[in-house]
Amino acid sequence: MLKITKKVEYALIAVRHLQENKDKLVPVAEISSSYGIPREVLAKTLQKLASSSIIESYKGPAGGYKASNKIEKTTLNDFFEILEGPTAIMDCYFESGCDHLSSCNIRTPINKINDSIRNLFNNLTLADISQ
Amino acid sequence: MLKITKKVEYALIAVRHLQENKDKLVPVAEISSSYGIPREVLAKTLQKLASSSIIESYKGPAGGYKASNKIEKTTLNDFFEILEGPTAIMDCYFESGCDHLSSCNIRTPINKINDSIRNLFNNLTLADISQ
DNA sequence: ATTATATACGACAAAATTTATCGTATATAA
DNA sequence: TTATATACGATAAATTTTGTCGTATATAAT
Repeated sequence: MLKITKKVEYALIAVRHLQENKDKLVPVAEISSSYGIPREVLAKTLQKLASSSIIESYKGPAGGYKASNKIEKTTLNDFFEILEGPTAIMDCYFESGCDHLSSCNIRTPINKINDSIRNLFNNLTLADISQ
Repeated sequence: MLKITKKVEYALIAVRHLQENKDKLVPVAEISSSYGIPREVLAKTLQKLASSSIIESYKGPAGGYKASNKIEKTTLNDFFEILEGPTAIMDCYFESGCDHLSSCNIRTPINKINDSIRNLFNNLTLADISQ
């Protein structure tokens, strides 16, 4: 439990790679083969980052991705939410109501834990964790 | 991602129920039926908590579980680790080495995130999140 | 214009993990 | 001796994650 997904892992690897190669456009294939990541999975992941302008995409031959200048200031919470949706340790935190449990006696604890985690991730940027 | 499991959810519910019923021994069936939790799943979860003396178990008729006095001071990290093993957002944090990725450029970020989360959970007790 | 290379994106399949069930053993109060 | 409760391993079902496939679109180079 509380594991990050491969999507996030791949995104972190890609972002770091882009930051280390700011001088050029990096195609998906380069990252994919360098780190042994399935190409299509990585491609879709980068598309999400691109549509949130964390990175920039360029089509065509000699195209690829490059880090945007927004990237350093992006919080972990934003980064995770771009890739995975709302940060919540339980689905009921964002969805309608309790699934099937007839009475819920853990609303307060769940909210406290969730708020703590969101607060943590909102105060850590990609730059913070890179050093 | 970063979801808690049903096991942890059920354990939290059970712990709160035990704390609200400190005057008696509570059998699994009572908690199971009160909150619509599958009996066997809950039973195993409580067995784990009992073997770590977070709660106490009594066999036989009129037996059941009760909260121990350790419970208030138990940190979230201990609680989660009793149920799910080491707190780690990626398996490689505790296991041997990187699975299959030929070169790893995210060791620092992963460690920073992990340490932050462990630190958070080590500084929050079950009592803290109940209020 | 044509071709080769790259991103964009939806549908689906495979794999892994989580969740639930089943069967049996053990302890103990009545 | 019986009924009730915890203990625990094996296995099945369900869900989620991960990976694959096919097709469309943009664009630089020839």
